[in-house]
Amino acid sequence: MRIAFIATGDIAIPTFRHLSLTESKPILLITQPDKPVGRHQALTPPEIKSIALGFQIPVWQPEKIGQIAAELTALAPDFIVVMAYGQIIGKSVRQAATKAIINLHASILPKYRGASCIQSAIDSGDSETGITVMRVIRELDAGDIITVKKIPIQPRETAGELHDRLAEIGPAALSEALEILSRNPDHGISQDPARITYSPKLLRDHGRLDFTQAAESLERRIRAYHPWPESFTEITIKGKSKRLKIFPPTAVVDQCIPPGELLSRDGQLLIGCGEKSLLLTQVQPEGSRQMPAADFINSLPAVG
RNA sequence: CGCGGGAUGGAGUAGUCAGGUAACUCGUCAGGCUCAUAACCUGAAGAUCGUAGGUUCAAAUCCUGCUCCCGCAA
Repeated sequence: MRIAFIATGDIAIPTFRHLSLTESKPILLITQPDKPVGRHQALTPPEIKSIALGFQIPVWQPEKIGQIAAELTALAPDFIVVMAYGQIIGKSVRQAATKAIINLHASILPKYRGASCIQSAIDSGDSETGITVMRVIRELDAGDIITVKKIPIQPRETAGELHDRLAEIGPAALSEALEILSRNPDHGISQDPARITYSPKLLRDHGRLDFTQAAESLERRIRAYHPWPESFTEITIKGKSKRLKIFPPTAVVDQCIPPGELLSRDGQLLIGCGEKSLLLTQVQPEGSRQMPAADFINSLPAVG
């Protein structure tokens, strides 16, 4: 089976690696170009690229996926597998697969189409999520469903932890989908239009917490936005407004504090919410490194 | 050279602008109090103030180079 793999995000790594160890080892990886990243804008390749090179798999990094449509078509892959690539797949590429082009998406479609599907599942308080394998069509994440693999969401799980667990079930989801398609090439279940929801790409500023919300919601939000984009609030130190990042875990406590107001009591750091309060365990003032809440409290009298 | 914050006993910070005795909260250790304690009281140890150089009678503090950490932006 000739498979071309199109992926950028780390969530695709276990699936790609697994496939590379089978007789269906991908004939090609298409991934995003190396991009400047971090404070010093160092040009960084996607990690999946180095894995491909380790398996002696050719890597293409077009600026726009459409640029390599002709070359890809010439390779005549049976299947094209897309996972966390980061670009819309145009028609010319979709038609390059002789059998099917499929996408692994980290939600139970049609819930959470879009980029921040893992965050949305935690933020919404869902009890389960999964990997959906569906056909790639013009509309994003909208194709017919081949198969779904579900896993429960743990009560205190962060998006980072859930991301890694979802990545681990990718290989099984893909194997199952490929098996189904080999038996029945036309298999596919259309998505229920009534249950479609979207989870748009997150920006860093989305991490600003709204403390008029209930503590339960904020606790989920903080887990959902870790490790990216992280949650924060504004505090005033020496007359200057600074960000205070808030990291999981946090805990809901039954205490009434004005929304957004910090309170230290018995060495514990609490912040008021619209309903109940949150106990913070890890914070990071702007300019400092991440620290236990107790350390932050220790600096407060001096900051006063 | 994208913008900005930072480096001070084991931790987090104040002190830097107006150079002159090392401060605060916590931790550690010892003793005390207590039926008891993570509580309270008393005491102690622990810092050549990131690094290299410069100015000065005198530098955590002023000047210059360097290293490292972090927030924003991308």
